[in-house]
Amino acid sequence: MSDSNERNAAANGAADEKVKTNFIEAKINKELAEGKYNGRVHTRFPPEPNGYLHIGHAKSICLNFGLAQKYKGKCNLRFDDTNPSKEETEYVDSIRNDVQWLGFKWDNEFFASDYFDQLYAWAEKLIIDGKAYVDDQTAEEIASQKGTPTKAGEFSPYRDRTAEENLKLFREMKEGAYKDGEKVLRAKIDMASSNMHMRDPIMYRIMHKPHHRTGDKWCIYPMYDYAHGESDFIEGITNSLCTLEFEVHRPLYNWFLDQIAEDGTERPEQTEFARLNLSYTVMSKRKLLQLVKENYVNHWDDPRMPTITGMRRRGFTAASLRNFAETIGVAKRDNVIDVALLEHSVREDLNKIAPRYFAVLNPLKVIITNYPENQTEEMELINNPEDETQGSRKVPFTREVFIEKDDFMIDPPRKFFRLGPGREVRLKGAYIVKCEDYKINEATGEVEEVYCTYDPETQSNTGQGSRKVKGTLHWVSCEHGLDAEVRIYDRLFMDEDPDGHPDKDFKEFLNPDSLQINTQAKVEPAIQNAKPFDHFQFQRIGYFNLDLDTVKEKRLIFNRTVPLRDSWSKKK
RNA sequence: UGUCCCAUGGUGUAAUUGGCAACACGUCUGAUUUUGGUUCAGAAGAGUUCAGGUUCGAGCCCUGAUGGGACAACCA
Repeated sequence: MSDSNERNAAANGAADEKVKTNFIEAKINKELAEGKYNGRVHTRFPPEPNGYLHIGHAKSICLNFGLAQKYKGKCNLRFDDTNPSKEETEYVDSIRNDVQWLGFKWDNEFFASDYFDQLYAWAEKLIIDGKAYVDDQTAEEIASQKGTPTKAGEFSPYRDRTAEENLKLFREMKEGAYKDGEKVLRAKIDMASSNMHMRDPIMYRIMHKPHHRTGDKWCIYPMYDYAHGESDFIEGITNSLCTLEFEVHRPLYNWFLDQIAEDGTERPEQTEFARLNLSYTVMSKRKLLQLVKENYVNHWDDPRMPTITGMRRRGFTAASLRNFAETIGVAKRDNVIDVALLEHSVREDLNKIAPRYFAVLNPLKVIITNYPENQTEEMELINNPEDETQGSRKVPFTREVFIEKDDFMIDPPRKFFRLGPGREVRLKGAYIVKCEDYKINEATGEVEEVYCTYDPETQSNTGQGSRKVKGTLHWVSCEHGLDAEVRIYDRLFMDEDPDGHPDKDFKEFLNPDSLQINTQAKVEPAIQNAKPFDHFQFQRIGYFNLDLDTVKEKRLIFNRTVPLRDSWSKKK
């Protein structure tokens, strides 16, 4: 390599801000260098429309679409709809929404069912070539002949049917001459293969079920292994990315391509990566469906769900999810990602974009005894110290305000920077107040009211700042505050790995306190005009968004997306 | 008692054709702060599962072991 090339490489590296290349990018770089695929990169995201997408799919979406962007290639959205018994249009719509919301545009939208005719034609070709046969046995019989990973399988008694007979039977299957399960089409490969998937896998099964797109045109449907690679081939996919459990399917993927792709034709290559596992949650569609169906959560978009729609409702941003995907990277080793990383990526985004508001979750009344009754001052508060363009707002201040119960202690420890008898704090954006007295509710024994005096010289807006106090509290005017419901979410499961216990059902680990509803919260009036999904930071508490139910129920309902980092409560 | 895949701080991911193990999260200090947030400065934490081999030199290559995972649906 010449000096100038070295310099260029170094310069390019610097321009890329040392973005790490994962093993898939390394593979693509190599392909590009070799001139493979004529420099094309074409990926696809191929969900089966049988459920809602979750954060694990988000990883795959970001990977596939991200690669297409990075290499100026293309990415298709393809619905892998080869099993009409599980698939529904509702899911197709939700998948489109989720991908779009994440911020990606697909170059083409396809369905595996678009290729049913072609797939059928190729199946006939395989029959004619003596590479496929119709088997009349039951599922049980076929299974029992399959052998085990350590023991070879046996031949089906129907394995040696002539091409003519197979063709005739296969056509009859297609025409509906047989009932479900009476016959299947099998690829004729190797019953002794050490790879179970190569032991004459089933290509077509009979299903007299209407399909969400092809209606009742078909009563035979191709299996995943047959349909997937051929679909990739039809679409000109270069890199077919999937998760690790498909690793053993790859030889079969390639075998089917061998049957239809002429020598020298460019064909897709399957590459597997490790799926995402998140601590304290489950990720399989089956289990998520169970949580929905058995009402452990409200729906797929329940804010506690790891679904994309649930996380959106919870208040996660698309940018934070994309960022998260970037951060966790992609590799081949099994992983469990700490939810703290996910929380970090939302906070990072929300800190920059979310306007600040005052909200008191557990109100305690403070009466400022030397402040005029019936007086209201409009205090000017900065909306977002991280973003000047968000400007400021007016917050009404009155003689009686609510503060957080946690912010007052009768007998506070040394490092408690909040309110207590004889102590001073600043009410943020307003005045410094001093606690003179408090009243205890005789029935409950709890502090009911706190009496303070304020120092008129310390008004924030007039720029008087000579005096400093250690603590600053948020507050809401009793007179002007709005009632709100706040939904506080905690992890759905109490165990780090709910499905890591073979002897126990994952539902045993459900967290009974994953949702706490607070109906006594008070929020400042400026939040009145917020719209569902708007993000906020309730100062000193956390990030919240306005829930969808606000519209339906005509009252303010907030979701806690994630609490603020809190180095105080940790020390206690 | 088969085949295939994987193995780097607590977690996740890096480390160009072998060349002093890096980054992020988390943790802990300190500073700043009208958010116990943010920001800033710093620290601790792995010698790359183990044992051999090749090499001047191995996290990268080879051999073997150990540990973990995948595979026997007419699911995808």
